[in-house]
Order: sequence, then structure tokens, then C-alpha cells
Amino acid sequence: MGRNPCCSKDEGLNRGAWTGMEDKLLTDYVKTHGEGNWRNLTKRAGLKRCGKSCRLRWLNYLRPDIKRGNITHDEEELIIRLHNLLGNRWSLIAGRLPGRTDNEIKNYWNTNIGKKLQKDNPNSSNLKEKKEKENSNPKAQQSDQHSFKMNMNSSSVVRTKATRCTRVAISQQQLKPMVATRPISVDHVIKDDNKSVEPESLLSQFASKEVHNDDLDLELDFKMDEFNFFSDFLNMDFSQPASLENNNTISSSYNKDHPSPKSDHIDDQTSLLSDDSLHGWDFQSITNLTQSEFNWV
DNA sequence: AACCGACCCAACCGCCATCAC
DNA sequence: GGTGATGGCGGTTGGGTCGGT
Repeated sequence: MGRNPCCSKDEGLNRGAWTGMEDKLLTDYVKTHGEGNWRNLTKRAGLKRCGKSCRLRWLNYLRPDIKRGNITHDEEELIIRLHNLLGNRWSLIAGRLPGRTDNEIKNYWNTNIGKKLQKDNPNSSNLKEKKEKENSNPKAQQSDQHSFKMNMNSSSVVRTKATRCTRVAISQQQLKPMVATRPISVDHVIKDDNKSVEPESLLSQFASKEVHNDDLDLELDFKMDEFNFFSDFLNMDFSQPASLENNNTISSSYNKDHPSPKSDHIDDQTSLLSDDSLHGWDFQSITNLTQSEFNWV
């Protein structure tokens, strides 16, 4: 059971389509006070709407930077590429299409692209049929889930569930080549005996081969903001057609309109994903990383 | 003109993650 | 660590519109 809805139906709140007056109240309020604190906003702005509804209305409709309608052929192609890569991660896809909202892209996919693709590939059963099949045959469902897991190895879809990871258990053999090739920021390192070790000391030990076999299975606290490979990856400019081609190798430059989070290690952001700097960080690396024997804690 | 089904899309719902206490 | 509040996300719904008969 989940939580109760944020606004119950008997609170006397308005529902359904928004009126022009409501839009104006919301727009004026957000322009004056900024986004956020949506629940309080409804009272302060004098709106009889639940906060969630206000947030959605603002994000999907009232925001000044929103493009509406007329999704271009280029945008459609980009959506297809991104969907192929990310699956139904509409917010991530929308993040790569300036002015487009996740809701709009989701609707566009469901009403246009999805059907188009289904026409092109009539063998793929539709969603309803799939669900009915699952309901009538739970074993087949389990099997499907199993094959899905197995197929993750070969799938091009990157599962991007936004989960913060601050700790990873890692063995010396695994860490050593990483340290040798990439700068990794480490807050502190805990050895098996629970004694903390200064990272610089550890790295220099690696460099001088002073770490012995009994130092295996270290636990690191990464500064994940700096170890930002996945966010770097997701911030790539996929609008460059070459981005997803070239067989598993990323060859795009950064989208300069959407710079990546700060990195202390990379001086020139725009060159981070250039051919040279990407050496060793291609799709195969992602696969290797996710399939590695790290114990993501 | 009236009916009906298909389509579109704004809005809603339920769940999850995170944060503050 | 537990709990409630809040924001964010993806899936789904339902009302309006359009086109065909």
C-alpha cells in the first residue's frame, strides 16, 4: 500500500481542466516566489488545487520556456534513439529535448511513434495482449522476467534508476587498474580491519605496489559528484547523429548548452567525451562496469 | 444532422526516493 | 532508525475533438 493521495477528493479542491484565472494565479505566484513548496503555494496563491496538480500544470503547460506541438522530424528521430537507449525514462528523454516535457514526449510516443513502430513490426504484441498473457500465465511472466534479466546483457537499454551510490566494496585487483587509468576521488578508505586509511596514501601504495594481497576487499566512499561518469553519459549531446553509432563507442562532444556537473579533474569540459578522452569509457565499459563483481552497497 | 469510434493530450493516480525532524 | 511531508516519475484515465458513415 502506498501513501494516501496528496489531496483527498473531499477537500473541496478543484479538479479537471484548469481555468484561465487559475493559470494566471499560478503563473503570477511562481514568477514572484519561484518554484517549489507546492503545497504551501496553493494556499498562498489562493488556488483550490492540490500542490501536485499545480506543479504538473506549471511544469507541463505554464512554464515560459515550453515549446508546444509540432514535434519535428529531427526531434522524433532523437526521441526514438533515446527511447531505444533509455526505455520509458521520459524525464531523461525530455531532458535532452529543450522545451519539451516528459508528459508531451510520453503522449507523443504513445500516440505516434509507438504505433508507427508497431506497424513496422507487426510481430510485436501490443501492451494489452502482453498483460493479458502475463495474467493468464504467471509462469510465462516469470520466464519473461528471467529472460529480461538475461537479455540485459545484450540489451542496449541503459537502466537508469536514479539511485545514489556512495559506497562500493571493491577488491584490490578491481581497483588497481581503475586507479591506474582514471582519477577517482576517495573520501576515505576502510580496510577489513576497519582502520581508516588516507586515500592519497593508499593510492601511492598502489602506485609503488606496496599493497599486499591481504589488503583485499576494501570499501571506498566515493565522492560521487566527482565520479560523475553516468551523469556525464546522460548529459551527452545525443542530438549529434554520430553519438549512438559507431558500434558501442561514444564519439560525441558535450552539448555546450547543458554543461556537465563540475569536475575537478577535467579542465576542458567540452573535451571530456572526445575520442581521445573516451578511450576506455565506451559502452562496453558500462557493460563491464555493471556486470563487474563489485558489490554495490 | 446525428451518431459513433478513434485519437489526442491534459490531468490524475500510485508509487518511490529523499529529506527533515 | 522511524515517520511523515514533499517532490518526482511513469502509467493510466477521461473528456474534448475529429473524421467517417
